[in-house]
Amino acid sequence: MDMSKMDKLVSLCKRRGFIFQSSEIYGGLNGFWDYGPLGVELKRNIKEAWWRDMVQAHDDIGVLPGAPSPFEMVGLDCSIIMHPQVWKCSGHYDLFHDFKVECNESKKRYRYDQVWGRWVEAKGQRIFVAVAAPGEEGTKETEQKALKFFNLRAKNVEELKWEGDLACLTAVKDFAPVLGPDAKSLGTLGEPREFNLMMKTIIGALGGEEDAAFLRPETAQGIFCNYKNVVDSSRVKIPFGIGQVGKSFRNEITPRNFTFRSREFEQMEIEFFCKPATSPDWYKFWRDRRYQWYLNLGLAQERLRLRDHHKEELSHYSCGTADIEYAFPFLAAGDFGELEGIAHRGDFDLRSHQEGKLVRQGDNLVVEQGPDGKPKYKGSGKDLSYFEEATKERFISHVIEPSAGADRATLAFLCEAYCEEEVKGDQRVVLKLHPRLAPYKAAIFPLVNKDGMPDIAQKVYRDLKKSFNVFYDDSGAVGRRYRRMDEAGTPYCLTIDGQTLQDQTVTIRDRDTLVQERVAIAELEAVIRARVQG
RNA sequence: GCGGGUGUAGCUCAGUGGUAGAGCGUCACGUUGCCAACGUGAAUGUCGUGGGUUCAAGCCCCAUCACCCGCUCCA
Repeated sequence: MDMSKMDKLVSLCKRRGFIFQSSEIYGGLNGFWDYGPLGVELKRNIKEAWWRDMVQAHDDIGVLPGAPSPFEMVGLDCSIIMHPQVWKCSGHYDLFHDFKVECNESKKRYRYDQVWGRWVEAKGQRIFVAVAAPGEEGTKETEQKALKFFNLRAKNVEELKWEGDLACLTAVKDFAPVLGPDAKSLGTLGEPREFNLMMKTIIGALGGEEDAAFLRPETAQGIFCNYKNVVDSSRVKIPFGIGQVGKSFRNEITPRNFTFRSREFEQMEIEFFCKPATSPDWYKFWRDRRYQWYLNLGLAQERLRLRDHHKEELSHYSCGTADIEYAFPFLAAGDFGELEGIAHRGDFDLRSHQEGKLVRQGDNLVVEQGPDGKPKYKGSGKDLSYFEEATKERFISHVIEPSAGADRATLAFLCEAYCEEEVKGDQRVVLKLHPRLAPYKAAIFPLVNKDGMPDIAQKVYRDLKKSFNVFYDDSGAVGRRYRRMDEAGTPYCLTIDGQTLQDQTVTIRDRDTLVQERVAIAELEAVIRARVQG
């Protein structure tokens, strides 16, 4: 058998009920996945670990290691569909709503409004030389490309008869005389086509195109839009963070790699609000803290990477971004896939929702203007600044955004946990999930179905079920039951045997070491609790 | 989006135009004394979907969907 680790994991996910393809009985749907009985428990445990560690159990009195000061954390759960203006001010509308042209020679795809060029005539032929760069650089490029196309030497540059300055491709009606940015022949650019990276929907039973709205492509904007509500209602003081777990939707161009790039996915996002002067320190704090979170839950250091973005890679508003990346088995050796991005977003988001969509102008962010000189996308006009009593300062908070993918985390934990080993000459497949994440915390078996063992086992099962998700199994030989639980990632198996009848103890078998110990039934709950939390 | 590959039982796969198969798993009964034990029996298929060729299609042809690999894309 020559299956890759990833193929085997996908097969196990299906076989044991972790992950199924969406709408499978109808042939499946590209980019959508369902979580089965075990998968839903795993994913819930991941989301709950995040919510507990980041929000509920957060110590807002002490100073966390590496943190500049104490801070508060609260939660939020926003609607998936928001006012369309939200996405215009956030920048998603422009970025996600492109017309693109494709070149059938170079197979490259360009944004329609970001291809530039000039009309030129030489040797009796008039063509439009297109380039992907604007301004002076683009102008220079058109000259070089034109010389090459007409097979002219640099000294014959005056044979090129240019018409006007660099113009956008959107002004060209017929693409037949267009020389694509990476093409050698004319007319290779296809019709401009609309790419909707945000999912569109219609509000209202009688809604038409003017009632179009979008399914959110990220949960973050719901937090920014409720920033003032939270400040006014919850008595939080800066610095504080707002956490949210929820679904988001993007029309990924190429959904691939199992659940890694899904069109419907779940995010675990924090927007952390702080004073501008302290924001670089908070950024570092969150970066390191989030990285450590994955390590603590079992991802191996050699497969987990914290990568700072290069300056060129940064969004126009960001003063720093780092990705937490995992070496997924479906990637080439040495490649990593993003689990979470931690971005220093400055005051871009709150100011955009206050003043209108911002663009960078030199070192500053200014409101982007439309052709009429008015803001291209109007903000809410609401004052989103913060007044700090202690210092009597008024400022717009800076934002640090740790944004994690719940489905990607689930996939990473599954990949990390999948393990094939030999036990006494036999192969076994085991998911070495962290006990906190495991779907079942323990399984309860009567060693054999006689001598009253099932009765005791069932009582143990019912008692433990009040505290943990546990599983009862009395079918077949006990060895088979152990192996079944190995594949489900169950960390502990409790077996009621002959000795139990005498001294009220059971064996507890460790999934990873296979070591068995005897524990009194009365102490089981405490023992399991200690091991699951540790 | 382009090129290549794949699609048959829950899983992994065999099946080169003529009766739909195997291993594993699942279920039942019996057995059971700690790591995929054994015996007996059972269930399970629109052969991804739609169309075509043919006396006859899982197999050939066309289309389509999904998955995998490589490019491309990834705010």
